[in-house]
Amino acid sequence: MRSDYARTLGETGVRQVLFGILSVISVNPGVSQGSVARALGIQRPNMVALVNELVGRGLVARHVDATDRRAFALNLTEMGAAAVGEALARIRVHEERILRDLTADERRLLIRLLDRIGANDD
Amino acid sequence: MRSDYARTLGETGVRQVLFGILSVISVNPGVSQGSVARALGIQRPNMVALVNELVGRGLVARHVDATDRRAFALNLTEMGAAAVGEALARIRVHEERILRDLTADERRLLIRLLDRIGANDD
DNA sequence: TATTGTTATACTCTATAACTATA
DNA sequence: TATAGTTATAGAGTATAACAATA
Repeated sequence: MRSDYARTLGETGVRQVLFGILSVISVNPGVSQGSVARALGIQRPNMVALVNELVGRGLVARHVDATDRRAFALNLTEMGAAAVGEALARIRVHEERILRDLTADERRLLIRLLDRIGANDD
Repeated sequence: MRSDYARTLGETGVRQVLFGILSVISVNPGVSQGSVARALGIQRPNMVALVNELVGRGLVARHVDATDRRAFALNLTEMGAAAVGEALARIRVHEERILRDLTADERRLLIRLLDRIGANDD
């Protein structure tokens, strides 16, 4: 399932890590690089190249934070927002393909059962 | 869930890959290195170090195959069989912990729903 | 003194090409 | 000629230590 997910995004050139970063920025505009790293469990040293890649591809804008001149505030560019939109659309297609044999009720039931497992994943 | 699984096995020193290899050998005694690699999606060059590690730790015995002198026939040693047994016991504990809130009926239902997804993971 | 981003670095995992010995 | 195991190697992904600038 994860490899299908990766293939789904792979065609866009936006890998899973990059999509994760874009998503966090999308929901938290102006978030700092370190906060994104913490949110996703990425080591800060490894964030540098990832953010560089996103900036280099014109998907993310990086500005010195006004209130803390050590930090970079990250925002999506127009292209970045469009990339997130396309990735989400592809993910929806992927999910629909994966779940095509389940009724709406069965999908809800499956999610409820998985939630009750997740609560014990400690 | 996968990280919990890895932690469960991690304490034994038998990583997930190694457990996979031991399992295949356990069910197919005398199987060749290449067959195990194909079964698990491991590149044959990468199998070499893995099998070396298992042989070095006394878990696997490697003999030239009688009918094809190019191939190695792999078998579990007594220690290897014991390691598989302990790993399986730990996996059962892990699964019981993960599934502790589900009744037997709910577990069967969950597995049936997941099976119907797996059929579409193409 | 602590934190942000960074560099340098190392270790694991994985992937490919090319060799050898057998078939 | 094809296949089994091997070597060398390269590329991701991920981890830690140490530094400069700022808090």
